[in-house]
Amino acid sequence: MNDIYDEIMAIAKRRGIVYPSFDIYGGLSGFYSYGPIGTLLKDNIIEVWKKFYVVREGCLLIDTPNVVPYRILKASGHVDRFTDILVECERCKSKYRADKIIEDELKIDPSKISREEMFQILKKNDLKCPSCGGKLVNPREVNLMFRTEIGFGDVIKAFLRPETAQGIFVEFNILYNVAKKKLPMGVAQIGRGFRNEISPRQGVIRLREFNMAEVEVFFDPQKDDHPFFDEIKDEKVRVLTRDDVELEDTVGSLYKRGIIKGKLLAYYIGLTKRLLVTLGIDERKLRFRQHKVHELAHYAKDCWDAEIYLERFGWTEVVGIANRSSYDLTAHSRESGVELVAYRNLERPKKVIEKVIIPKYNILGPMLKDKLKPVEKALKEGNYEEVNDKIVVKIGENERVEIPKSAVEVKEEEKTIMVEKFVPWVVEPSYGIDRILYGVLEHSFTKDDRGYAYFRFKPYIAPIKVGVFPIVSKEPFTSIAKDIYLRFIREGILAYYDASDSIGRRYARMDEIGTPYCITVDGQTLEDSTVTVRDRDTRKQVRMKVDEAIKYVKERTTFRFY
RNA sequence: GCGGGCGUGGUGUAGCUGGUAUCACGUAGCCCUGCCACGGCUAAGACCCGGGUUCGAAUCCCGGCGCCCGCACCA
Repeated sequence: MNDIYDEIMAIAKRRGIVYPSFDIYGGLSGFYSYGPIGTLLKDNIIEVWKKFYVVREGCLLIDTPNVVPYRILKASGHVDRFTDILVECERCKSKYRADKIIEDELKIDPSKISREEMFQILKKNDLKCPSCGGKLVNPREVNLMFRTEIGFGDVIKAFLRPETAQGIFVEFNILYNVAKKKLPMGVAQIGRGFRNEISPRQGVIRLREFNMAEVEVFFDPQKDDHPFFDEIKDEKVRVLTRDDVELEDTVGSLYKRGIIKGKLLAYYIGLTKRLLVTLGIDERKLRFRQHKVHELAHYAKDCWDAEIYLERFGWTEVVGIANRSSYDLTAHSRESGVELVAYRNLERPKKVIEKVIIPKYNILGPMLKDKLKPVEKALKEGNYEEVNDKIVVKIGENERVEIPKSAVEVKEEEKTIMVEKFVPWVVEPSYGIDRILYGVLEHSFTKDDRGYAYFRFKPYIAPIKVGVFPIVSKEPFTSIAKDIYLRFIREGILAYYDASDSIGRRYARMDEIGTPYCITVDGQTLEDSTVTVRDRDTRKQVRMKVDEAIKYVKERTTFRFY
């Protein structure tokens, strides 16, 4: 196959953008490295992402471990969700997912049975291969997470994280506190995720180790809103609904029409569109696809993928924006025994009369001895009955203890309740950085009228901001050019000094890696200290003073909103 | 993981009816060059890995790895 992907990857390797890892050992599919230019590009993409989510949205940016103990991923459902049982046909060697076979052949809902039961079912029922009718044998687990272990001897089972999100959920209480207990609260994390894909064959699109940028927006499901909603609501997007209807509308209108099921969801779809376009994704090759009902994870209310069109891979998911409801917090709360909740103010404060029974310890202590503790607890929890002048306290299953009323102080307090607890819901925009980076490469890949290829990166994304050349490699041009180069460095702008080959070749080399500007020192520089500033896309030059040229480049290569 | 095809400098290729490798672009150095991959000279750089057959393997055979297509898997 010879397409734009090959062409881009050839340049990517030659110029140090991205290429297969472990090359001298023959390579290993699913692993790619970023070279010096690609790493700069990736960092610049992440910088813009941070401008959107950390600076603009005010998300709390955190960084949690890649290695995650078993319990956490068990609680989150990943241990089960990422473990498939495969069965194999004895005759034709086809592989099937056991749960799919059980569902199709026996009409049993596989989500309702355990793994052991599934093995039992496979043993008992003489299931046949759907394609050739052969016997299905050798059921075994396929786990898509990378296993590892922590420590020596009594090791703790662990995995490399399949997503960064779980690191956020388990720290909810700390973060909620840091955020002064205010919702909505966005928490962002940028990092690597790992998936032991069976056979990744889509180059840089399906990686076993990949970069992601995720946000978990915790919110009160009764207040599904965003303070900047009005600013985003007119963002127009192309969508493909779960009923396969293609249409174009603003996110505000899609929300009103009930197509996007949630205001926050609509907001982040709009924001994602703006971000992807800002990064250099072609708006005409971008759409948002709603997950079909059967495609939704059982905890998700609604889920939309941002998909970009790529020549080789077709419509490709680059961002997933899901409403995960309260699933994860509830799961981690159950497993850890730690309450993960937020508080909301009641609209009308409730007045309640609360009866509190305070034990008189000087009487109850000697009377109950070691039973004081359980009695105290039961009184607090209301597990008692008042019978005449006695209190019957229920401790444990059947055990009851009678104590005289005189041994306690009964207080009736009127309380005004202002807040109530709830488990926050989560909207999760999750970005695949590597896929976005490739999308930026492909969508900014351009051939000029002479057939020369280059990347039309947005100036703030470009790895190198400016090339600085002497018109010929001779004094005093070289010294002046080197001086200008150093002035850029001092400004913190990545510049590239080049005096080799012809001036045309140098422009071409800079074009190829998407450098937006080139400054050339020529004969006229000696007379009036002006230089030419060349624009990559138009190849037009403007002449200006050196000071202005530096300012000109700096202004245009620094990211700014709007 | 199964079936089919493929694997030659950084890239694209020729050679593949056994005798250490063609060409172009690119890269490095020098000369030339006062604005868009100019030209000249020079240099470096490859047979995916392992085993077998053979006096001799890029070439033939086997295995591995990788890539591509289909199935499966994944989202």
